[in-house]
Amino acid sequence: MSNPTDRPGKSAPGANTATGHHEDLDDFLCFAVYEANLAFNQLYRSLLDDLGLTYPQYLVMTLLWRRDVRAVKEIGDALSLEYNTVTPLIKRLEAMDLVSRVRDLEDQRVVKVSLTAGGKALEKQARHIPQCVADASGLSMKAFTELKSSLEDLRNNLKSREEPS
Amino acid sequence: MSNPTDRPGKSAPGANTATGHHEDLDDFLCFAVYEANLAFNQLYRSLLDDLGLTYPQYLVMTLLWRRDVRAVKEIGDALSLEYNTVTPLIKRLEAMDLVSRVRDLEDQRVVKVSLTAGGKALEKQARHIPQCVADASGLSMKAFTELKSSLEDLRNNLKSREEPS
DNA sequence: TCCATTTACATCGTTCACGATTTAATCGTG
DNA sequence: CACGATTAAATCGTGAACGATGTAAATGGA
Repeated sequence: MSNPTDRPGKSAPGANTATGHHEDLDDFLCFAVYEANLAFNQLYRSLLDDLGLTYPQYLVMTLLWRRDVRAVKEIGDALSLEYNTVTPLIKRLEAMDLVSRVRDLEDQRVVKVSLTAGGKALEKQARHIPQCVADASGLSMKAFTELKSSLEDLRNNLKSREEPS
Repeated sequence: MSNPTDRPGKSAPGANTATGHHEDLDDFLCFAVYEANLAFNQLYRSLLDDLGLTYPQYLVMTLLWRRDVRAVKEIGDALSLEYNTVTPLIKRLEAMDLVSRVRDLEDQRVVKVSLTAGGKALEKQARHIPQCVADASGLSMKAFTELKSSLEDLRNNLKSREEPS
């Protein structure tokens, strides 16, 4: 039978299924997501070059610009990342003098991350970026909203199968 | 004004804009893509664990299962990846005895990648995966098609801004 | 023919993502 | 109070992604 696709249902007649070739991965939904993510990464890379930030670093800075002083766990939860990813990431931001890390006196297990003066100052230089990305996405307001909502549904469906605990 | 979002247009009243808080990144389209990609990675990780493959390795194997014997460049093009990503990836597949790499006699610059017996045999064990992913995505046929198409549009728009050459 | 350019592939260094494991602080229950 | 369980954070090793750079083979003019 061979149903090499993320497509739900049986072997429905997709675009390039008609040819019977299937040489590429265009029929994978996961691949469309993967490609869109790569494209975003590449776009952000060029936009963030001036700031000296990577894309995940920019996401962390954006969180802090919106609300300063967060525990490492909070940041990890917001980005769906583990400590083993977030800790080195934040240490690099610290090495760039954009954030500082201080142990919480209330709970000595917690490390609070907060913006330095330099980190706060960087926000102004980053203000233009969201609009650039929005323009580059080339989507109508309607398409934008629907796409984002579909992706969130998809993500929730995928996540719900993870830890049924 | 601060328009920290991937959203097109001006400051339209989004879901959590109403509160004025904006503490998270839910308003970023890029973030929805990033999260969906993470979720796919995590799902595939558990599905591919038995096969001993990573997600990108699985994509390469899928390409070869569909049409064997491809140049490294072909594989990179199909995955939108550069040599510096694909070469080590394929070398790891070679180390697992799933593929072999042979220099093309016609054009000595080209390295042809082809399946070993073990690589071919692995296909049977991978047959069930697409259906598992399709089920986990929990999308209707209609939603699936629309989402994939929107993502492809998005990707094309994002890519077109890259190298205007 | 000669040599600059292009093409295919590879190496190195950095960052991100994550599984496995570790340490230290706090919590909960007896 | 004691002590096992949980929680916050970190470390280590591996794989993926990519910028910068390098090498050898093929190509294309002058």
